[in-house]
Amino acid sequence: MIRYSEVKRILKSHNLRITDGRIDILEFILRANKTISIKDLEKEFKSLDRVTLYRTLTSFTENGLLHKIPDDSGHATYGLCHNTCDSKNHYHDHIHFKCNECGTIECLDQNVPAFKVPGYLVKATDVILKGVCKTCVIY
Amino acid sequence: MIRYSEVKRILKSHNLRITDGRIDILEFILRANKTISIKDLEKEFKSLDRVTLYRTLTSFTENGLLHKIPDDSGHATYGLCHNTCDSKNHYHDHIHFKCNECGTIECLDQNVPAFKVPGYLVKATDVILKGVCKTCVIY
DNA sequence: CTTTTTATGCAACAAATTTGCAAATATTAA
DNA sequence: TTAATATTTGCAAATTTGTTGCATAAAAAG
Repeated sequence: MIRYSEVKRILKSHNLRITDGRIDILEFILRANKTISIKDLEKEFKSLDRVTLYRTLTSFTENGLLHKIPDDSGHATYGLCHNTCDSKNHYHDHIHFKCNECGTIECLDQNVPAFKVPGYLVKATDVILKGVCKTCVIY
Repeated sequence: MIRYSEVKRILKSHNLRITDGRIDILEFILRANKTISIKDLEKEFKSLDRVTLYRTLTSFTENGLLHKIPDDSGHATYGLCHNTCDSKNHYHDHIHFKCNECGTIECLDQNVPAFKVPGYLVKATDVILKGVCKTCVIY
């Protein structure tokens, strides 16, 4: 169970102003336990303006609460950062899985390996696996 | 130097009809030697309709000439496939690098490693490194 | 060179995202 | 606790991105 005080604490610790909308949105994200898109939020929060949802995702991302997951579908998807992120340091060191069947994008526990490219400065790594997820796979 | 006959041969070998537009576009992509976006094409080919550019990217991708690279910017980016791709078999087994300075996305020679996730069926893997590219990096 | 197939341009549409601005709300400082 | 300041929200409107239908033009096949 996620408590109101905990949600507030998380917002505060990321230097985000505490508003009713943000509390509800963050609680929803925490509870969802999967990556979310603007569509998910629009479906869930009919009372909040679309623009506000976009801006919330942006500020959450800027302040290290969420990370944007690259996708070739043209729909931005966001996942929760691990506790270590803030506006200065943005690690999202886990890999992602996109299911071709249900479309869900999950954050997996597996960490990304280190890549070294001579002459390049690597600051972040995104790994997106595609295929059939645990829920959709048929043996 | 890329010759007209070579460009035609490549189109033909991917079962793509040869048109003036496609020759110009493919030549541009081959010459660019980096990944391209619809924006790049719009800038370069003012005489071609936007819809045609979209459709060209789609058919090039469907026929294994290009691959779509996931990106979190909301702008689809495409890279040349290695010679081995066709409409049936689509391998793009190399990793990508996106430069935070110049925005360019490059295909690197390095191959993606194999990821195994218990319970999941992995069919494709995308790796996008982010940082500062060879051209922009300052020592 | 005629037929068949496919690509192109145009107009219109649809979806996704951004911007400016005034009003409302949250935080800070007194 | 209140007044001043800073930020967020909602609304309307614009922009950007991508798609669809259809007539015409062009390419490939016979």
